[in-house]
Amino acid sequence: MADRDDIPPVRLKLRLVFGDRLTLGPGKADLLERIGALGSISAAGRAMGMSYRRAWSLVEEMNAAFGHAVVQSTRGGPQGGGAHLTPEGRQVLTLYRELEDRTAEAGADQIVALRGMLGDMPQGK
Amino acid sequence: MADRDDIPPVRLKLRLVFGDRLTLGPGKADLLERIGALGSISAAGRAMGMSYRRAWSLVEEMNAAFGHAVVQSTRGGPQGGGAHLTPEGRQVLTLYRELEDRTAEAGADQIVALRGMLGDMPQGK
DNA sequence: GTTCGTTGTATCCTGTCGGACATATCGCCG
DNA sequence: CGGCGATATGTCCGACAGGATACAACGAAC
Repeated sequence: MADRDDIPPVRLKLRLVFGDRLTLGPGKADLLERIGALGSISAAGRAMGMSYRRAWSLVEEMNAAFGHAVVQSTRGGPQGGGAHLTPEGRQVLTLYRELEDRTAEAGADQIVALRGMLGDMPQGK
Repeated sequence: MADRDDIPPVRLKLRLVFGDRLTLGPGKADLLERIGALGSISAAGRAMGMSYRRAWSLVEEMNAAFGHAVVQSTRGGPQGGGAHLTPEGRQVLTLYRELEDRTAEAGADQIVALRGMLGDMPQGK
């Protein structure tokens, strides 16, 4: 009674494309979230199995695109430095999560319908 | 009153991930639409600037994932062959478009808010 | 049975993304 | 003042998705 279709393997991923300025998807959102929680770009990257190089470049991209930086970082200091979300950064993350929630809800019917059209596999996994 | 922010360069792309069975995003949806309109995989691919190889592989992927084929193709014949959407294919396309419409509507507030947070560029492009 | 345009499939090639690695810099703290 | 840990940034390289190309099979029309 554990693994029925309680958790159908369906996920809706969103990707906002702001012209050629920026693309914002699950990757950057998760990164923001982890930076906020861990206080460090490198720690956030490690937690996501992502190289620091890449994590930093994503942050750079976002900071460049938004009016104000979403992540503020400091070098040196007690733990060698760190990074934290600015109010704008928290706002971006909040809006993205809200967007995920609302779209998932609004499209639930279609998602279920599409899922139902998938072929029945003996071992669906 | 023509080009204000009437058409802000913001687009919400959706990507449905059905576990490891299939991922369905704008590419496959557009491809389905063009196959339905043009009656040919190669013509649809050309219209999208996509190689036949790729177009065909996407169709193959979808046909394998759904219970019934979404695209049915024939070789030889009057025009050498062709392809058309099955009822299932039309249904998949319809559901995906509905999903796009509903999510865009449901997330309009967040999208506008995020767009408003972008930096003001002299040439926003 | 020749022609024709498409499907179906293999083989090769290349552009690109991101990881790995190498440094430099910074600023507390012992 | 030297070490530490994190940011900041450049260079090199391998993996791989997808384009280019080539070719066989097909089936109706003529």
